[in-house]
Amino acid sequence: MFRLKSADKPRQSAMRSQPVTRYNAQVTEPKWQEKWRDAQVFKARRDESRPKYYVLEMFPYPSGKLHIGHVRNYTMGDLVARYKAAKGFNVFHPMGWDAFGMPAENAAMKHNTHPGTWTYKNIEEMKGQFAALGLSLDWSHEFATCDPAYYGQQQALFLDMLEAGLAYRKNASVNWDPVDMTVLANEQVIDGKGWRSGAPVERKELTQWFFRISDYADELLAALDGLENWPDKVKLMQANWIGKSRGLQFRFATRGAPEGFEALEVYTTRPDTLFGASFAAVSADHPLAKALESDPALAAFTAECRRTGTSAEALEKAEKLGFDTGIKVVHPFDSTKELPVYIANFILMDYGTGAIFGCPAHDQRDLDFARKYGLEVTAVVSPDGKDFSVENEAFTDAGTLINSEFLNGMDIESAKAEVIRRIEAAGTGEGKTVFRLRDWGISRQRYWGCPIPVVHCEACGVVPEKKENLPITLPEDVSFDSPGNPLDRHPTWRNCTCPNCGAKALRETDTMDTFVDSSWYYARFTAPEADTPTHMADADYWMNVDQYIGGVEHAILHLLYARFFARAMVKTGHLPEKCREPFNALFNQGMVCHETYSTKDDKGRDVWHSPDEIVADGAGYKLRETGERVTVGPSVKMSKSKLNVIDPIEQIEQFGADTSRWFVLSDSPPERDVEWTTSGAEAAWKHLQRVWRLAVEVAGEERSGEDVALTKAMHRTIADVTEGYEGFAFNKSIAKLYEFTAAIAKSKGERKTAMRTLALLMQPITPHLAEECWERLGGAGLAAQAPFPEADPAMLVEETITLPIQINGKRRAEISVSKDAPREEVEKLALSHDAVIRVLDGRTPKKLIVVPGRIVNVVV
RNA sequence: GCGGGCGUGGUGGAAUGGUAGACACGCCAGACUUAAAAUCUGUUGGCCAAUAGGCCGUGGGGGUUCAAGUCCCCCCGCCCGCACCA
Repeated sequence: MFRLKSADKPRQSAMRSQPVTRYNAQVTEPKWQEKWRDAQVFKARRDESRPKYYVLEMFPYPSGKLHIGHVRNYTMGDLVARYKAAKGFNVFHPMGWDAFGMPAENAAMKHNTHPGTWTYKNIEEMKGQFAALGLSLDWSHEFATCDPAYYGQQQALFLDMLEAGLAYRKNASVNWDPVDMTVLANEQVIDGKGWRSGAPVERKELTQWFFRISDYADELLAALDGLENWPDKVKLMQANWIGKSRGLQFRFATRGAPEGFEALEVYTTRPDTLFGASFAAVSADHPLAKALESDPALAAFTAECRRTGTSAEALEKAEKLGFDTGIKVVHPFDSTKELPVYIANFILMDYGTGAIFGCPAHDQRDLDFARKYGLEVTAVVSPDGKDFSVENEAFTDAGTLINSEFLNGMDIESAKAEVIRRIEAAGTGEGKTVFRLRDWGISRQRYWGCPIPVVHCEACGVVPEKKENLPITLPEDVSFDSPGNPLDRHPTWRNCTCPNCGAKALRETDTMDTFVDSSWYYARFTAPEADTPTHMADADYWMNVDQYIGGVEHAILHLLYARFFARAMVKTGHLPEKCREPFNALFNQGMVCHETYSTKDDKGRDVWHSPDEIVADGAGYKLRETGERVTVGPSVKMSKSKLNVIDPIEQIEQFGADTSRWFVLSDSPPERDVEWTTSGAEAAWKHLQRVWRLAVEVAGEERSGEDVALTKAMHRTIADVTEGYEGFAFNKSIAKLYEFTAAIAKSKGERKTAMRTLALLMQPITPHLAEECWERLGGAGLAAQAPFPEADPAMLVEETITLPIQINGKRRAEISVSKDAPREEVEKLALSHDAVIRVLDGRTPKKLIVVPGRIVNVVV
């Protein structure tokens, strides 16, 4: 699920050699990692005496290389985990691998290896890279989704869902490469052509497995309201995706249609515009379109439509095309009015009935279509109720019905209700709630996925495999030398006996969508060894996930599927009822970006260069090898194609993990994209060095006498840093830590308390440095196990505050007042200020606004 | 195309509708040094001005408000998702 592109080498840096007197991360970091490991500091144990806290970052796809985006994601999760542990929670912070998927098959084809070999090798490499980051992970719950122990339980879940009526088979379209004779993922369709063969892609119908997520459409929508700690934008996107709409489904009587098509059933969300209808249209996949394919021109048109890929984006971006079938439908309220029926390439067979009526005046897509084919455009909703017409822009706002007989003068909602009432009375249709959300197709015609545990028997049909035969494991001896599903062409794997009648039968060769794997891993983490999908007592103790962290690119699909799966697991008895919504809080972090470097080749095309090919000179950047000038492009998401990637492992080897951790959290707010700059990383390194020098200095000094200002600053810092940690404003916490470091450096008083506090405040971000400072300052035990500092509220109160004075909304002066000065005193002080007197010039202010503790505004 | 988001100095960014630019990078100046690096100190949105101070300024245009980066409308640009990439 969570694949990030692999990274490349960084620019070289002046920071490379470090004198021995400096903080040496290369020695220190492994030392503390070993101590944490030996003391099993991060091992989660059920403990009823403390509140539990389950922190989860979206688990990675094992591409083989840690990406800087991973560093950001997992550092944020680690901060939360360490902070909550310091606050006294029993923290659970597991990690695993989203290990099925296409990249492993592609690697298998390219390097002639087995996908499993490639995947497990990558996992080993990435685990080492994770270790270098010093994350507070409990590896004792680790699994990969390609482990038979995991996917076998997934098969058990599938069987339970099948029994519960949540899984079924139906026909659906796939992208078909007619040259390679294989199914293509949308990603493998480039400009309508297969990525390897280059052949124009066709749509092909296959019988496939589906999960009935649509059964839960209403509930998944309604329950969004209860997700208080989810970002609003994610909830909004999910709500729009589910797309509940109230509309009218009704039957047009047809003229000239083939037998069996005496009526054409359409769905509309705008029944009020029925009198503005000027055509009807059906999808190229609609049964009517198929029934008419004896007409060669029509067949050519539908074939052309099917050459568009299956993605909604491809369909909707394609030029709107229609084919007049010659068939007419009769207007339900005016039998003298007949509308032409088109086949159109922008109608989705999956939404509504796959057929619509077009009202061009009030739908932009219909209008474009009508203008193209010279169809009538009659406005039936007018902004002011007066006569109205549209040119090239459809009118979609509220208004009053016109040109609509018995609807004239009504508003849109009344008109909708009236049309539905009359159609229902006539018995030709009914009001209907429709969801945009479709059932979840999980069949994949691929090898590297979880086999769907069913058997095809000639006598018994589709038969579920027996649970005692699980896991149905993937065969090892497979070849990837030709396209298509290796399970299909395996000589023996398909052969089995029917669980029902015992006759010879064939296994299903489809595997499951990898989104299935990632829809319940969070529940499996609570008991990865269980011989059922979950262990109820463990799930009951650890669930729900208290804080889930991952990229916003998963805002819809993964999170919606996981919400559905949790419900399915409750229904099938694998999770307690409280887990219907499995993620109590969600945070989406931004991407890591880098500026891009390009030159032009002899044909004028862009050639991209990685940061380590580039050197700076006075005039800008040039290529290290040739000295050719490079064009510096904007900072965009790091990607292989633009080569603007930084290898976090080289960064860690050079500066240490703490520096990378500090840097990815500083500067940018976590939800926003961050730009990786070498200078920024060096600045982080310099600051950590400064903290270390200060710690050494403070540890060695014998001072007495409290510095009250420093004590106050310490409590202020504790409060501010805590607020930042709690509210995912880590960049602000870091700004406060910078300030506090400077305050300690300047203080002439006793500084050990402040310095120890600084170490503990930094521990969630820079755990290794914190341990080293903590130890040197005489802290007891491990910093990772020390309680988080608490601010004394009494120390946070400021006696006097500075109030800005605005004149007509512009700041002109400021006054100092005691924190609870009465309004009258503030007004008097403000009006007696020189700047105010000067501007007033003897006049009385029109208005005087005092916002206590914030501002004074004098309106002249 | 549809859905969602973002846009603030040279740069990353800060700012419950209430002092725009916290903190950091960079630049400049100074200290230390034979010198450099490192370190420390200071300045740093633009324009005018000796100073005081003034004017302008949060992608563009309009609006609401005593007060708008923040709320509303229109436009521009960029990013994410669109159901078989993970």
